[in-house]
Amino acid sequence: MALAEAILVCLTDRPMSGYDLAKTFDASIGFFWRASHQQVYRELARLRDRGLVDSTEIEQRGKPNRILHTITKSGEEAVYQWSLKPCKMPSIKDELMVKFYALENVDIPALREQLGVRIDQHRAKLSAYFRIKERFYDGKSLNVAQKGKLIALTMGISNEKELTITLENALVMLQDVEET
Amino acid sequence: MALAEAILVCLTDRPMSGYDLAKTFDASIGFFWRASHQQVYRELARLRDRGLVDSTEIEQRGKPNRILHTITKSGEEAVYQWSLKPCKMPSIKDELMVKFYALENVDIPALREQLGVRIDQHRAKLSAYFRIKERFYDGKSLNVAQKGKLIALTMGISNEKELTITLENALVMLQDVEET
DNA sequence: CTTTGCTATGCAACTATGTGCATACTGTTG
DNA sequence: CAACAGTATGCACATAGTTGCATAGCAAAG
Repeated sequence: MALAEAILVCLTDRPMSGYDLAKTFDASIGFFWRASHQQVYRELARLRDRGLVDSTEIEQRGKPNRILHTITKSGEEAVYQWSLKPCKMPSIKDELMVKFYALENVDIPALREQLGVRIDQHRAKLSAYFRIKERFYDGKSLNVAQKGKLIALTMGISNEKELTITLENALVMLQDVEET
Repeated sequence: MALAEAILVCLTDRPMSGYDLAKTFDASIGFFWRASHQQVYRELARLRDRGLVDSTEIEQRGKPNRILHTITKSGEEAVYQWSLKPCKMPSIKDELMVKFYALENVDIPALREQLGVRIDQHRAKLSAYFRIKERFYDGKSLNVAQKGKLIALTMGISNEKELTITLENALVMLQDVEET
């Protein structure tokens, strides 16, 4: 399970609470690995049991207390060991594509609508990527950690760009089908 | 759960056994929705319970008997109703990207190796798509069902092409990091 | 002064997916 | 003739992920 490793990776940057991590999985690392807050809290408990993170409660006034999680030496070792193992192909599960595959049994105006929504989602993601790139990486001298994040970001950008174009083309192809 | 719908979609084409379906989920529709044979058999049992497929055992000599599944009227209706509902964004879970994100804590030669493997996988998929396109779709007059499959295939092709290029660029960017 | 939203953590139940195994017969290859 | 690959179905267990809920206090907006 790579959720454990994704959490550990986030904690190499700085100690975080479950809440911080959940937000991180909704943005930055969440671009490559999505997880809900429930998943994060559950996995943190396991990591604590396995001794890969240290958890300390921090008193706060006016807000609920936070539990700050710090990666341990064995946590860092676990990340390194994981990095040596081959990685799985991301599993493909795309309803939109299945609907195209089933075009004859599908409501085409509804599909057109859903395709439009999907295009907007990719465009939104693309502009989010750009904002991050401009803000944190453009015209700055970078260390290895930052260079890695920039490579991931760059891959994300070109992927989203291409997906947008591909889906726009599909919209045109769909129009051809409707005209017959 | 869209596995049910993906199976029903396959059965709109022709009645199939679980074994046939499992193979289909390893190729054609499997390009957009992966499922193992166990998942397929389990889901078929549920579809049978819900009256969305009819299952009949066929006697065979020299081979185990097959159970042939045929989509029912309510099965077809279920596909149509599903087509009206908005579809989820495919969930993103890509270990390779997480490893780039964690570049400082990762073994870079191992990552380079894994990146090479991934590039080969995309190239293999691309040529599989091309073979199918040439064999079944090029220079033929197509009905709506076939046009839909061709659109899906065309999207698959441009996506795999772009992914290959993106990952090759990442290989170059990784080299830059290693040289410093 | 009530509603909404943010910070902060987590349980319980459910659905989905993956891994390993079991069975059983046939045809082909070495 | 033994070993392996292919056809065909399926159970049991384990891991992963989703949905809904519960708590609880503060700040800001209407």
